[in-house]
Amino acid sequence: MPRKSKRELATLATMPGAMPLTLADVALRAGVSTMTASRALNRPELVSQPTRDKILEAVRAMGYVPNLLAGSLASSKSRLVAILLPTIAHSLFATTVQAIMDGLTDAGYHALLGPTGYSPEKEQTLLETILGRRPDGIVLTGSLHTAASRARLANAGVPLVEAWDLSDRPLDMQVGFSHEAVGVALARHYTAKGYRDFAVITADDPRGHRRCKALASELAAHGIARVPVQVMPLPASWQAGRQGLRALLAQGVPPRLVVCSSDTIALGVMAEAASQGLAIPRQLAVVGFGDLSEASQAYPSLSSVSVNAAQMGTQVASALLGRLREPSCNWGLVVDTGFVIRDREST
Amino acid sequence: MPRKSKRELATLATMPGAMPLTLADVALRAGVSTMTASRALNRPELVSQPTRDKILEAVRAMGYVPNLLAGSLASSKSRLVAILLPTIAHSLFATTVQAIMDGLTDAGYHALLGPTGYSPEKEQTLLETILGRRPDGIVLTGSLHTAASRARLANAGVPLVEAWDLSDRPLDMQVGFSHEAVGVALARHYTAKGYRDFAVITADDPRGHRRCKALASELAAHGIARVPVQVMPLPASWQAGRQGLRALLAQGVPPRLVVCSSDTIALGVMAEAASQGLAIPRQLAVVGFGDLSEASQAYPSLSSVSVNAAQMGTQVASALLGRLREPSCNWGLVVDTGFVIRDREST
DNA sequence: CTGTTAGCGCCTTCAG
DNA sequence: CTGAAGGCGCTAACAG
Repeated sequence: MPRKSKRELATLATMPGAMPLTLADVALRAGVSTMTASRALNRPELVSQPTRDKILEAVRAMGYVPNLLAGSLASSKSRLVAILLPTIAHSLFATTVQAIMDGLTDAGYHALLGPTGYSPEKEQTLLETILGRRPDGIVLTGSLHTAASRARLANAGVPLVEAWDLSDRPLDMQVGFSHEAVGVALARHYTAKGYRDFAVITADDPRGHRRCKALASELAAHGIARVPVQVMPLPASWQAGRQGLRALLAQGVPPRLVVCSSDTIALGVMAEAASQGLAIPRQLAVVGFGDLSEASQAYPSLSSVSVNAAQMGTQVASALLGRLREPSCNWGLVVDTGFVIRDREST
Repeated sequence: MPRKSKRELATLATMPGAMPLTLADVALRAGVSTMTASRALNRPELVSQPTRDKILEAVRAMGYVPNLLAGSLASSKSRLVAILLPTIAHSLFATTVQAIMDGLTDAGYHALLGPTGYSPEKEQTLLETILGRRPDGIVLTGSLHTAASRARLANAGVPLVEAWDLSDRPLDMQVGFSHEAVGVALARHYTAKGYRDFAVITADDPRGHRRCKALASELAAHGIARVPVQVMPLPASWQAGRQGLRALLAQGVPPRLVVCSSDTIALGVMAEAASQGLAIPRQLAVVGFGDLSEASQAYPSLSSVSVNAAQMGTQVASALLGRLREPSCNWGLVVDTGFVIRDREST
């Protein structure tokens, strides 16, 4: 005996929602087969005008909502894109995610969000369950994955975009910029301007570390060996900036230029500098990181590396959609979204 | 003839991922029925130790990933929670969403994110397709819904939490605070301190408007009729704050106190005030809104209404999880997360 | 253009 | 504690 004695169809307009309607109910009401009803909804061009009208009318009248779980299972197309990222409570990531979603939503996809919390292990667990939803695409933020994760991803065969980072061994498509290049560019830019006394305040985040390391080694190449680094625990906050600068100043001679791993931290640094009576940028130049071009406008003395997180999101979405539309598309794609040093200090 | 000639099972370890494995493959390898394999994964306590071990071993060896689409369809439990919100590119919402997701992820749920962009129509469209995924729960941000949306929601019978707003006609559960109460409290607090010349700079967002309206009418009750209001287009940005204050000042006599619809706007206002030579808070007091307690620390002169978006998210998650665990739970629940006026001005 | 048939991969139900 | 049968709601593949 079946679960529900083969649920009587044709209950028609009795108690809307009492038991969710199925395509069969709609088809019955419209006097066609379920297949035709299905086509009317998904490939309307294959159905004659009058039939289609009848069906759509029935759908409307009954308030039918297609069950996408069933549809996805049958067609092996989930129209779902998973987005894994460390945290959404960070304006840069949030901006990127927003842009990705805007692109996807317009194309009829939904976004499944997975917060990994900067932990590869968590990422791995999350990845496994999320793969169970059979997403049509995956967006990964950052490229630190466990070996197991990489393997899973590889034989899941799902189109994939790595965002924010440009790494050496891409898994599939990449949209981002090189954090190493940022560090090097900063070193060259400011040494060329005559700065010698650098310091770094960075959140304890892999990308920040990479920029910091590249900066330090490029500075070394310029004969600058001593670069105090202050690592602050996550999350990157105003307070972290204040404390970071305090710690730095306590260490000895004040630096002439502080490179921060985010604009948020930079703003804290500026606040602390102000309360310590350090003139910015005359006595202390501050460099932030992010796309808060507004911050630079509000605080004209703040220099910053600008990366346009929104545009990055747009690119991620279009890369993915390209592949989804045409599976042979975008293989090996690497988009370098670059960065710009917005220099507001006056020497 | 079936789609794929009844895919030969027992292909065992051939080409991992060539064709995704099914429970049947695992069961075969472990020498049990699919049913037992299913139980071993979902209700392990119903399976004997040795059998379970054999099965889990097979799962691991083959790299099997359960198809949650199929599982959800069969069990009518999707373990999916949809979160609809205007935008994620706003630190307050992002913080709330992050907290919601943390709560849900730990309980084994996934988050489906739907950006409505402050548009009820978009919300409605999105809602219909998202309901098609048969989420086990829905979180709505804000309570502006079209009649059609409310109807859909009602007979979808999905547990629902409205966050951020406390409205008169709740659809189901609510977690938030009263924006009207904020407006009234601000009016009382600052009139009591002797302020008379108020002004408002608000983003063009329904919640901001509600606070503003309540503020104005409470001020009127205190005999203050003239309250200049500057409405800025979304998104709420630093720039909006700067422009807002400029516009306000251009209008005539400078206000003594500016109430802003967000901390971001408030920071812009402060920047503009500084560049105009207005001392804060001596000449111009600025009140922000949000949970950027850090901002108040970095800028000691900024007053703000603090709402703790993170805690709100936690409450949303627990309300939802309560209902999901026990369907009779939390009916009619209303959690007022309140707010605090953090007053940093010195009169 | 429309209908029929046979599953998609899993879980509920009921027997052992 | 384990297994067999059937169906969740939809769509691919063919036939008319």
